[in-house]
Amino acid sequence: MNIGHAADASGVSAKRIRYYEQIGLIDAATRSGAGYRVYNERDLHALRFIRRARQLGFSISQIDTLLALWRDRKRSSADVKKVALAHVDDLRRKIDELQSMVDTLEDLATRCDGGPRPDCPILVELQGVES
Amino acid sequence: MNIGHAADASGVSAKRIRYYEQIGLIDAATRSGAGYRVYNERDLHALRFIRRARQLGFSISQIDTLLALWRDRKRSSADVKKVALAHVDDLRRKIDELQSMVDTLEDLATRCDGGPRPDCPILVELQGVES
DNA sequence: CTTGACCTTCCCATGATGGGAAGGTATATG
DNA sequence: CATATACCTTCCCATCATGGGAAGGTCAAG
Repeated sequence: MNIGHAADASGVSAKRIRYYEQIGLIDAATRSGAGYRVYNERDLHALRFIRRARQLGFSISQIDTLLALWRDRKRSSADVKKVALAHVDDLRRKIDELQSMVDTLEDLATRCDGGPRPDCPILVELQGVES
Repeated sequence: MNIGHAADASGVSAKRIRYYEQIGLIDAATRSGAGYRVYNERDLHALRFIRRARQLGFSISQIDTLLALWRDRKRSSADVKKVALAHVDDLRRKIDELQSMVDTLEDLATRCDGGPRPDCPILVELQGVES
């Protein structure tokens, strides 16, 4: 199976597949006589795994860890859970940060009449209270 | 006032100040005889404005727009509000995306016992249901 | 005059991609 | 067999906003 077919079958673009190989997230594919990368079902499994982990927001290096655990029959589920919960913490922190931006902006926007006149509490806030 | 002083006074690092100048977000600073950038209070106002806007998550190009509105005495508050609300929409979309990752991961983690055995619904989910 | 704290420009790196050029290959059709 | 076109390869550049650091110039104090 060529890279284009593997891309279609896995949902991971050919560009990404080459990138993942380059950074060592996946093993270098075997090559055909002409130098084309060749993939098998096992490779597809890994690519789909990566795609789904990316969809859940894991970083490449977290996925590297998860792939190693996935392949390790002697893993403990505790290790997997730890990675996942650390990621959940990151996500929550990010959400809180974004939410507080939203809260501030919503408040300011509510107090901005949105009419043709220039006065706007949003700009006042950004300008800061410089006496 | 040299760039280091301006950085301290505005809360924007010297590196960032140079970057903002380079990309045209702020005007090129006047230079001293030796070629040092020189800043005044007006420049500090703009830098603080930028810092606060960044803290609210606005992109550089949105800030460019906001700065132009800020300086335009004939602006309408509607234009400012529009930029802010568009950004709020972006933030909300991002939050929803992250929240759905959290929801999925929390559910999986709850169902993972976190003990020494390898079985883990998190990995099962990532692996996908390939019969 | 030297020291140290500034400043300058320039290049490189981040993370995870996408775009695209230049050139080789595989396959189907005329 | 020639050609078209649909692949593939590597390589370089761009994103976004920022930090790090090198090499070298400047300024103030001792």
